[in-house]
Amino acid sequence: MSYATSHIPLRCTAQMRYVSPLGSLLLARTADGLAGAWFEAQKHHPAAIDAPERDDDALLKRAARQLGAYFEGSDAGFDVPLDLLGTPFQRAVWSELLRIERGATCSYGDIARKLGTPSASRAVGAAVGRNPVSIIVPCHRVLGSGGALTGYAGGLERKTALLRLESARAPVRQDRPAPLEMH
Amino acid sequence: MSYATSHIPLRCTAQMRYVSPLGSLLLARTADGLAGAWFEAQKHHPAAIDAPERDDDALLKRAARQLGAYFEGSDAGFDVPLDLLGTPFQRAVWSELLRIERGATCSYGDIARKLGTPSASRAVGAAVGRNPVSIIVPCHRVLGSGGALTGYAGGLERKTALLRLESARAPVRQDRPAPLEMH
DNA sequence: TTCGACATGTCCGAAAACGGCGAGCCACCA
DNA sequence: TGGTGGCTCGCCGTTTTCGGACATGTCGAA
Repeated sequence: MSYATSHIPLRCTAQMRYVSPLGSLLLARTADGLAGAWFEAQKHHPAAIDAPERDDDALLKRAARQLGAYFEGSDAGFDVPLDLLGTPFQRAVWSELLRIERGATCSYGDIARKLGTPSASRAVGAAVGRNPVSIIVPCHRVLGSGGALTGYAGGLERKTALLRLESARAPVRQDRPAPLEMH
Repeated sequence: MSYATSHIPLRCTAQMRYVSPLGSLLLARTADGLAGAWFEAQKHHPAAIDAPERDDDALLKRAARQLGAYFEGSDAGFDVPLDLLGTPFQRAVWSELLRIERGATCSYGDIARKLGTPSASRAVGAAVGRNPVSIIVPCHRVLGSGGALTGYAGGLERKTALLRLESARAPVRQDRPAPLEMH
C-alpha cells in the first residue's frame, strides 16, 4: 500500500475549521497529536476526513489559539504535540523544518545536506511540498538556493505573506508594501 | 492508495488466536466487527497487525466460541457482526458467499451471474480467494462448475475437511474416509 | 555565463500481468 | 454415439510494474 498522505484521514479522530487572515484552515488530529493543517483547496488537500467535527477538542482549540496569536504577530511559537504521518524520509525532512527559527530561511539543498544525502535536494523539495501541517511546520521558510520562492502548496501569495509577517529579511522583491490579506 | 487487504490491519483494534482442529486461526476485529480470520501461513495472510492481543474481547470471544461449536458439528451458524474491508466488487462477492447455506455449494459462475456480471467468473474467483474471514464467510463452499475443488487459500486439504464436516453432498471423491484432522 | 545532464524519494497514471473460471473444440475410447 | 479428458482462448477485477513528473542543486562543457 502507498505511504501517501491520503492515509492520514484514516487515523484522524477529530477535525475543526480555523479561519485565518489568509483563508480557512482545516485542522485534524489523531490520537497522538496534530496531524494536519491544510488551507482550503490547497495542493494535496486530503479528499475527506472521516472524523467528527469537534470545536471542543482541547488540542485543536490550543492549535487554533496559537495560530491566532501567530497571525497577530506574537512570536511565542507553537507547542502543540504533532503526529506527522509520512515516509521515514518525509518525517526526517519535516523534523528539519521544525528547526528553522522564525525569521530565518534556508534552502532545499541545506536540508538535504543536513540529512546526509546532499544530492537529494529535489527529493527534499517533494517532501517539503507534502508537509501536512502548514505554518506550524514552517515549510514556507524554505527557498531556492538563489532565494527564489519556487513554490508553496497553498499558493505563492500565502508564502510571501507568511514570510513578511515573520519579518524575515526576505529575499522577496516587493514593488509596493502589500496588506497581509491576499487580494 | 491500494484497496488491498493489506490495509485491513490498519483498522484493527484487537486480535486473538483461536486453535481449531484444522490449525490455528488469527482473529482480528475493527471497531465495527470481525474483520479477519486467517489460518496460520495461509495465502494472503496479512504481515503484521498493529493491534493488542486481547483474549478478553467480547466479540472475538464470541467468534471463537461459535467456531468451536461449528467444529463440534453444531449447525447453529454464526451471528458475529462482520466488517469486511475490500473493494465494492469484493464486498458484493463476499455477501453472496454468506447466502450459501451450510451443506450446499455453488460455482464461481453462479456467483458471477447473481451479481449481474455473468462473464466475470474469473474475477469472482480472485475475490473469493481474498476472503478475509475464513469459515464464517464460507468461501470453501464454492467449487468449479464441474465440481472440482480448484483452490483454497488455506490449502485444499482444509477445504475438503470443511466440506466433509458440513456433510455437503460433496462432489469430492474420497477413496477412503479420512479423519477431520489433516495429516 | 549559459546550458544540459544527472542524482533522489515519492506520487500518479497507464499498461501489462495475473489469477481458486468456464465454454468450446477436438481427440480418444468403449 | 456418447462420454470423458485435455487444451486453448476470452473474460474481468485487482495487483504489479514502469515511466514521468516534481516546490532542486551541482558539475562539466561550450
